[in-house]
Amino acid sequence: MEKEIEVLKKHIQGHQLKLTRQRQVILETFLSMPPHVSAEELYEKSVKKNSSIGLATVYRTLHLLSQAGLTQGREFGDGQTRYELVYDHHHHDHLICVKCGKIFEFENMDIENLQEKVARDHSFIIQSHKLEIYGSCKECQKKESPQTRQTGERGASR
Amino acid sequence: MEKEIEVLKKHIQGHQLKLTRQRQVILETFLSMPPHVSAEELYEKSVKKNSSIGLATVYRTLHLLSQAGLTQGREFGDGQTRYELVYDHHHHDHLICVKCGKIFEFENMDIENLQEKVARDHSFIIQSHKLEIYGSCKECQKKESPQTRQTGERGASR
DNA sequence: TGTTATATTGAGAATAGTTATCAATATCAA
DNA sequence: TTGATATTGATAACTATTCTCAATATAACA
Repeated sequence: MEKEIEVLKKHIQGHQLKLTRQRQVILETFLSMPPHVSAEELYEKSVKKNSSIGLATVYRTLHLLSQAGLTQGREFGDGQTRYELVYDHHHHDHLICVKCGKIFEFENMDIENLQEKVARDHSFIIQSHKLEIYGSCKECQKKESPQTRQTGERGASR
Repeated sequence: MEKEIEVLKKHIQGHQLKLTRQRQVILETFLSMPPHVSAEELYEKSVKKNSSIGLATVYRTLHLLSQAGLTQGREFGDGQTRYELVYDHHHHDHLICVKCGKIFEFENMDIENLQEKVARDHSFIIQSHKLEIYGSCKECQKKESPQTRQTGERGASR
């Protein structure tokens, strides 16, 4: 996974920025972690590799990575922003388990196309979108109530 | 729009709560405002009707109204929660203009059905969902750049 | 109608996640 | 090596929201 570091270097060169030890450690750490980490989680793991890393720098670096087109922040209902790698990744949406917090990704072009149609019908030009489905995942269904039956959609979120 | 007040009264009766002047004023004010108001906006307008209303009470009342099934809070990227009436309303999703902040509602059963399918494919039981499309509305397109051409989807949000 | 238990209130303190401030320091081009 | 300046860590500040708590309003009951 050297590509991402190259992308960062290129961005830094083009914007009179500097490649610091902290930025390298934070990006490296980010790439070694599961997707959808919070700034706090990334900070804790980064500090272990290099004790002189501050939380503020983690936030600053995450912004930098976003500007470089490497990452993207998203908020899933729990109040904190989670970051994911977007460089070289397809666009996708998320299924979020409200019991265990696990996040599953999915891609569905039919839904994307219908969104385009909705936008067209409203003369709206899409810049981005966000689709999140909240519910319980397979494991949590088994765990919490073995007799639960499939119930389906029950209205909007929150 | 007396129905909503009846719903609130019924909820209050069933939960050993009390119908206070503040709760009535806040609900009444809420119903008189456009959809998707923030707690702050509702507070400012409510204070004008009855100067002895605190911000905390507005938040508390909004929670109460949610529990009574009247309202629902949603977060659209700008950091603050906005509340909308859900009683007697169909489920709908939102188009949000990133230029002027206006929010448009839409309903699309085809998208809902595809979401069900995605969930089934992941053995996931849906509890709720949230679909938001960010972009620029018709008016802002005209206003900001008369020559802009329709460009379509450009990846995920934030 | 007066009494009383208790749900509710307003004001402000507290909280959580994130951003801003600022003097000290690291980076990198010359 | 030097020097201009981008970056840093620590922490204060900020924002939206929730909590705390003594004072007060409500509503059941006498």
